[in-house]
Order: sequence, then C-alpha cells, then structure tokens
Amino acid sequence: MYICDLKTIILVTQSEENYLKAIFHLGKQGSIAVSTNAIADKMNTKASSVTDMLKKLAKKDLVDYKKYKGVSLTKTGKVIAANVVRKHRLWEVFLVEKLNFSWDEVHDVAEQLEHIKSQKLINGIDALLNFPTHDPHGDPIPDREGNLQKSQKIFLSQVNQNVNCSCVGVRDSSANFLKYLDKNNIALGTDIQVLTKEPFDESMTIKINDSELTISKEIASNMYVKIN
Amino acid sequence: MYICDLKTIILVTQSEENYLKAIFHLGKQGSIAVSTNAIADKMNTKASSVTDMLKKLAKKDLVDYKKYKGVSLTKTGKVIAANVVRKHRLWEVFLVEKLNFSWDEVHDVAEQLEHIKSQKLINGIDALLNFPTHDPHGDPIPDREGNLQKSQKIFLSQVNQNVNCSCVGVRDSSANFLKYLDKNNIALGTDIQVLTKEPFDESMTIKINDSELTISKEIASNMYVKIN
DNA sequence: ATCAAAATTTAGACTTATCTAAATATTTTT
DNA sequence: AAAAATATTTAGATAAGTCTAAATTTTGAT
Repeated sequence: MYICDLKTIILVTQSEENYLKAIFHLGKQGSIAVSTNAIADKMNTKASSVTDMLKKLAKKDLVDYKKYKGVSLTKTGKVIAANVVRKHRLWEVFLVEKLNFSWDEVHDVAEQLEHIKSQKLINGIDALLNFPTHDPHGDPIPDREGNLQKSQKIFLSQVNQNVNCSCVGVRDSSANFLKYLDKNNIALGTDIQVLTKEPFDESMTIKINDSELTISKEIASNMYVKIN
Repeated sequence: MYICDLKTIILVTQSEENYLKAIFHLGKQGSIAVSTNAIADKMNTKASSVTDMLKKLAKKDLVDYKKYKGVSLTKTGKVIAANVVRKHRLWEVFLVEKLNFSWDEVHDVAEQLEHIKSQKLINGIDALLNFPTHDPHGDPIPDREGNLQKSQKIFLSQVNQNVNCSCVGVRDSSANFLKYLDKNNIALGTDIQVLTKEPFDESMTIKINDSELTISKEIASNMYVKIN
C-alpha cells in the first residue's frame, strides 16, 4: 500500500489521474475492459490522444492494455483511481457541508481539488467531516485502501409503496427542476415516504414533513433516494 | 476588477501564477523591478527559462519587462499575484486551524491549493475562518481587491522591556527548535511578556502563562511576534 | 466468407514549459 | 576606458499532452 501511495504522490500526473478515473468509472471500477472511444467520449478528447496515454499508462503498469482490445486497471491502477475518487467525493461533502455549496456547484471545484497531493490533507478533511460514507449525490466514498461499496442510491420512481427513503441527489440539475424541489421543500437529506403509486401513469403520492404531494413519473425518475 | 477576476480564472496557467507570485514577493509587491537571476534563484529554475516566461507574461500585459533591465508587475499582474498570495495564506490558516497541521507542514500543501480556481471556494474558506487578517506565520492576507497591509511581525529580539506580544511564527523551523518551543509551552498565538533585556548578551527574561523563562539572543531572533 | 462501416492506431505536427550551450549585454575592476 | 567577470538573452533541443489526417484492424451485414 505504501508503494501505491508513493506513486500517487510522486509519479502520476494530473492527466494520468484523470484517465485512470475515467477507466475506473466506465468499467466497474476498472475491472472490465473499456474501449478507447468510450474514454475519449467521457473525457471530451480524441481517440488518438487516448491511445497515446494508454501506452504510457501500460508502460507504468497502471493498466492492462491490448491494442484494439480495450483497457482495464491493474491493482495499482485501481488503488490510485479509487484514491482520486475518494478525494473527489470527500471534497464534495466538504463543499456542501462546510461551505454551503449547492449540489450542482460542487463538481467543477472537486474536479480540481481531487488532484491535490497530500495524504495528511485528505485524512484531515475526512476527520473534519466525521468520516462520511457517501457524497452529496449519494455515491459511496472509497475507503483509504480503495475499497468501494456498491452504490445504494436508486431513483425515487423505483421505490415501492409505504417505503421510507431520503433524498440523496438528482439526475437533472437544471434550474427549473431545482426550483421545483425547493418550492416543495425537498432538499438533500429530506425524508420521503411513498404513500401511493398509480399503476396507470406511474405518478406517486409522497409525504414530506407531514405534508402530502403528488408527483409525476418524470419528477420521480429524476430524484435519487436511499432506502432508510 | 471583474476582468482581472476572469483572467485569474480563465487565462493564467499555474506556472504563470508562480512567476507572478515570485515577482510579487521579490519586488515589494511587484512594484520595483527584479532581476532575471533573482527569479531563477527563487524558483529553482534557469535564467533562460525565466526570460522565456517574462516575454510571455509581457505579451499578456501582466508584467513590464525591458530586456536586461528587470521586470515589475502591471496593475493586472499585481491583482492576480495578490490573489494567489491571498489564497495561499488563507489555505495555510485553514490547515492549521481546522486540520491541525503544524507550522512547517502547511507550505507544500498550500503551494498546491493556491492554484485552485474558484472565487466561491476561497470566499467560503475566508468566511469559515472568520475573515482572518494574518496567516500562521504572521504575514498579512491580501483582501479581495488585492490590497496588502504591511507585515506587522517582528523578531522577539526587537521587542522592548515590559511590552506584551504574541507568537506568530518562527524563522528556523528545524525539529530541534520546534521541540525547544514545545518544551517551554510556546506555540502559535502564545502571549509573551518581555520582562528584562540584558544589554550584555541580549538575552531576555520572558513571561509565558505566569511562568518565567530566560532565553538567549539566538532563540529570540528566531521567533516572530506581533505586538499586542 | 466477403466487404463495407466503425473503431482504433500510427504518423506527423503543435503548444507549453523546461533545459544546455553559445552569444551578447552590462557591470565591475583595475 | 579597457579588460574581466557577471548577468541576460538567444538558439536549438526535449518531454508531455494534445490534435488532424491517414492507415490499419475489427465488427457486422449480407
């Protein structure tokens, strides 16, 4: 582990970290092979640039790469990628909890902060936040060893009648949608009970702080929740 | 101001920021010309690299540069440099106050954090820390417009008899010296009263939390204090 | 099983930031 | 004020990361 840690600190550039992270996200934590084009799409870059970088990462033993056959992460690659994801998500929690950022403001800043190299810093942030397990979007935060639990967030539309859950994020973060949520007193962490589900149009009646609300399928399938 | 701000966010690279900062520190906030070699020394780089960068910064109107005659900052250059210094110092306060970093651990991390581009982030940190005016080393933090007060820190050895001051930093941050301070209950913010000053060897008797201590000139001239 | 379409890689070029070595300008010494 | 020492700039090279365009491989349709 210590060696991986050193690599994180000394050897890996910001750009390399971004590629590792993309492979991590696209291929089930990097364990299944992902295509060059998929990476290029995700990173808004060209396939040829991706190929160049994959060769470089392969030479450093951070990925398993076979020409034309896609790429996956090695053990070391996974540890580094998970660490970047860990930092990204911890910083997101920090921004929301300590600096009152809203859900949709955190991403760009966390994208920068995730590359800061200091184990002491990120452990300090972790402790300051009381060791959170999930980020503001409901995604799990990898532990120090890089282990990541499966995400427990689902769409509100998938929740059954009479089940209690709480809001952990949104898929659509347009101003209109956020305003709608605000108007109806739904925020991050708000408890929601599903009272009824209409089979015909999949609309729902839900209970929020003792008040009832009917929402369409569109609304319900743009909200992420966690079952309590 | 808004335009400067945009430049900070969009146009200036990390490396450019570092050069602007070096010129700012070397030449009285960039207002007097500094030499190519001075910059190269400060940044551990070669004079030829500095020349290249100065041309680039001059083209962007961030510095006034005349071949062989040194360089100073333009108005815009000053605002950008001051903003980097502001971020550096605010992050140092954050690391010490919120994450319990020690004096000598903050610099390297702050050196990275100072380049994060987000006005909202740094204003949030500022507020979280309750708008501090000085960093943990006693250096003043520029305001949002880039105005910087003159540093008020002096060496303890410069303080007169019967004056109260408080510790704001050290010049020598060797383990030995820090251990000495620790052993004698001197930390950042500790109040110190100068009781006597011996003309012969410039040793001092000082009072710390009601206990008296005699210190040599060497000790006193390695501690920074602020007059209360 | 062949051929067209799609995906991927290679080749060659560009930018940024750096370096060494050589050339030039400035400053200091005598 | 000329020579010597020092400081600075120029020229040319290198590495990282990206791009476009061309070449190659794989996939999928017939």
